[in-house]
Amino acid sequence: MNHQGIRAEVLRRIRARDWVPGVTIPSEEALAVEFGCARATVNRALRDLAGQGVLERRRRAGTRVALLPVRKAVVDIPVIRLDVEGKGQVYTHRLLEQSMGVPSVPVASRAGFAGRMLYLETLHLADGRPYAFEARWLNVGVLGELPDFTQVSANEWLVRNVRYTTGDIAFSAEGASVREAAVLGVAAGTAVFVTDRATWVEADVITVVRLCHAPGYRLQAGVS
Amino acid sequence: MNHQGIRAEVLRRIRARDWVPGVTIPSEEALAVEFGCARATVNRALRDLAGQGVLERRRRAGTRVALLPVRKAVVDIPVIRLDVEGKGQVYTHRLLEQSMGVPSVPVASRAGFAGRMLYLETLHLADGRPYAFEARWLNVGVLGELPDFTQVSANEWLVRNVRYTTGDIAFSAEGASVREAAVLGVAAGTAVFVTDRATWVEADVITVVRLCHAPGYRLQAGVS
DNA sequence: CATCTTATTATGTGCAGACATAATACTCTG
DNA sequence: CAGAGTATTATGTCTGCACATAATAAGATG
Repeated sequence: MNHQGIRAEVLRRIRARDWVPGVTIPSEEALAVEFGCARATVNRALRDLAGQGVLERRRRAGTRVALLPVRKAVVDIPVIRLDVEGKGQVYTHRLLEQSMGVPSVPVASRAGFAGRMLYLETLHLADGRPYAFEARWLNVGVLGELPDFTQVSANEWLVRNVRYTTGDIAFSAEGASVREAAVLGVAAGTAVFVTDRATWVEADVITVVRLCHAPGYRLQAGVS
Repeated sequence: MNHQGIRAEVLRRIRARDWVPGVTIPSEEALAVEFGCARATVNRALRDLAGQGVLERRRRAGTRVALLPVRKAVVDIPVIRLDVEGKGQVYTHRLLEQSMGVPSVPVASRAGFAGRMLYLETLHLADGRPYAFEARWLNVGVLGELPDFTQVSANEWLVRNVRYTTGDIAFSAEGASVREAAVLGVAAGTAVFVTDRATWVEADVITVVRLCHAPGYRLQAGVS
């Protein structure tokens, strides 16, 4: 049996409740004998399953079926243009504001950077109707030459031109501010889905974005 | 060099733009020579990175740095009790309603099931204050003996007692309905973060849940 | 020149064996 | 009996080798 087969068989036994959550399953060596393969092959299968959160492994203690299987959802971070075009709508965007300034305290603390940054406000439209309102702070110090953001979406330019980044992202529900409501064409206080995102290269903040989606937006994800 | 070291070094070179997106990196064999280790070790490191979406590998064609790094965020699906306890607060819950009935059309269509189901309404509390309001439909036909849900949280009972499941999940922002607002102790129409979740075993729906979080809730995720 | 066939090559996967490491179980000692 | 030290054990990882497989390149043929 190969490692995929072993993975499938182990999963089957867990699903069939031959092995219930919490119990220790046989050692790699025992399974290798049972499946007629090398321990390395069993190891790979079990390691994969542990990576998925289905098993928990500890040296000497053995391998157990996870008690609370860590259920993770993987969400593709939306690239708005692809999002819109994926629904068969026409994507456009309008740059509403572009200026230099010092971000507010909450933004600066999130960025870990208190200097002057480039501020952009962009409205993303689907078939001409407001789709999302983007407020973005850019750390021009580390970005060098910038393009004309009336032509190019900041997000896509960054994805294509900035080296690999780390970041974090948070989702929340908020009542639309007066400005956001006006731009999106809804009443102030309407529930809007907000994506807050910060991006770094090494220790330097690149950009802090607040994306305010028009009502009706849903973030879909698959559960492993 | 071990596989973690190799992974780190490859990542470093990508970040340092020694290897830019799109280019083919040296073969496993060449890297094994360079790093003074076995090909299997390089293989594992590169396979891991490919799994993360940093590299793209094809037989014979070689290994390339991913052109548009698939940016995915992984969110751990919240288990409310752990969520609350993780913040150092005391978790409790109250069962508000338990009845049999036929779900509404949208719920039934999402479930792909139109028969009678068990309906539960639960309020989750953190330090005695409303934390989230849960409305859940359960397919009793496939679940067999059920516990006393005044004692046990439905979610945790399911996690522990139902075999492994597949499902999907969606997040949105909505204005609180009158009922939701009353239960959560906020004004109707207040923006609330809503998690919609459906779970199946094989082809049978197990449960459909709508979780309505009190204002201020944030869903955090890390970006790979 | 187009097309079919045949190498070539990089990755995918497997095996047996070895040693490292962490966690537990056991034993000795005061 | 408590605490320190030691043995055991299951997983973690690496090596060197082998063969499988997919994709491409090169060559043969009409």
